[in-house]
Amino acid sequence: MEDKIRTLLKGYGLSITESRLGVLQFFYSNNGAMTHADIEKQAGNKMDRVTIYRTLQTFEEKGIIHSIPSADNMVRYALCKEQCTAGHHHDNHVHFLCNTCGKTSCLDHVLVPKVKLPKGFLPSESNMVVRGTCNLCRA
Amino acid sequence: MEDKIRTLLKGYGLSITESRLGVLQFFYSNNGAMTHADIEKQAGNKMDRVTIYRTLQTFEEKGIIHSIPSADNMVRYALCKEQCTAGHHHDNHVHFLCNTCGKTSCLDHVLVPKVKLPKGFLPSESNMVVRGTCNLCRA
DNA sequence: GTAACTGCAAAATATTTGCATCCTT
DNA sequence: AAGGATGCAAATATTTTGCAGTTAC
Repeated sequence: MEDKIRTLLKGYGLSITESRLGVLQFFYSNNGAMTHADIEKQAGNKMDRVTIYRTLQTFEEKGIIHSIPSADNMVRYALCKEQCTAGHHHDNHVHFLCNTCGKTSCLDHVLVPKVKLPKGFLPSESNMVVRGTCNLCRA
Repeated sequence: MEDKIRTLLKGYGLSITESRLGVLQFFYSNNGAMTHADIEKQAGNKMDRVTIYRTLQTFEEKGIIHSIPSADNMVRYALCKEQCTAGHHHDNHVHFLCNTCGKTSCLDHVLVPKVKLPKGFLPSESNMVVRGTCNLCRA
């Protein structure tokens, strides 16, 4: 696992550091979206708040993670699954935000549908967030 | 115009105050989505920052405005066009965020399409934001 | 007159920046 | 060794809360 992460970082031209390994670990083991606060909590006092900000920013710029729009004011991040390159994200999947457990999941296999826009509007990318009850909370 | 707004407020059981009239004026004349900062700027120093927070919160609770999730993580608000009631929003339309002018528009006639979710996921509401270039900026 | 709304002050949170130090390559 | 990354301190920015004074009805 750690090897996989190291390779990933190298592939993006980033140096391998404690913090970056740590944050990526969280993303891989959590398998969902996380806020800055989630990461901070999970890191305990091992990681400086500022470092987390900078790490997330770097990861997003490089295309390792993407931010998920939400109506509740909290920025969430999740791993990019497809070929995201610096500055160009292709996370063309739907996100699901559970009203019960609060977790956000990437529905990797549900693509954001194209919509017909009014005359004159030129789309470049779309985002879709569905709220409701997730598979685990319905059980 | 002001009469229309007064009637609206009354209809929602809210008392008619300077601030509320003002904020609604902005929404009606702007015909787009606005952030808290937009409103504050537009109000100059006429309106207290805190009052704006509370006004927006009240309006959202009552179903007069709805918040729009966005990928750049700034909460935007726009008028509800359909029959939104307290706690129950039905702004089932797509939002368009222009990368050039930064304005967010409600595409009232473009409905958010239904998507087929994985087994176990129960949707309650959906949001969709398309980014790109708006009709005005393409001219 | 009463309940609701506002403004001010201040607390609580969240985010950004500068810089000296440490780590990766 | 050199450039990049981190940690700390502090500057900014954002949001929330309490309360006294004011306003709408």
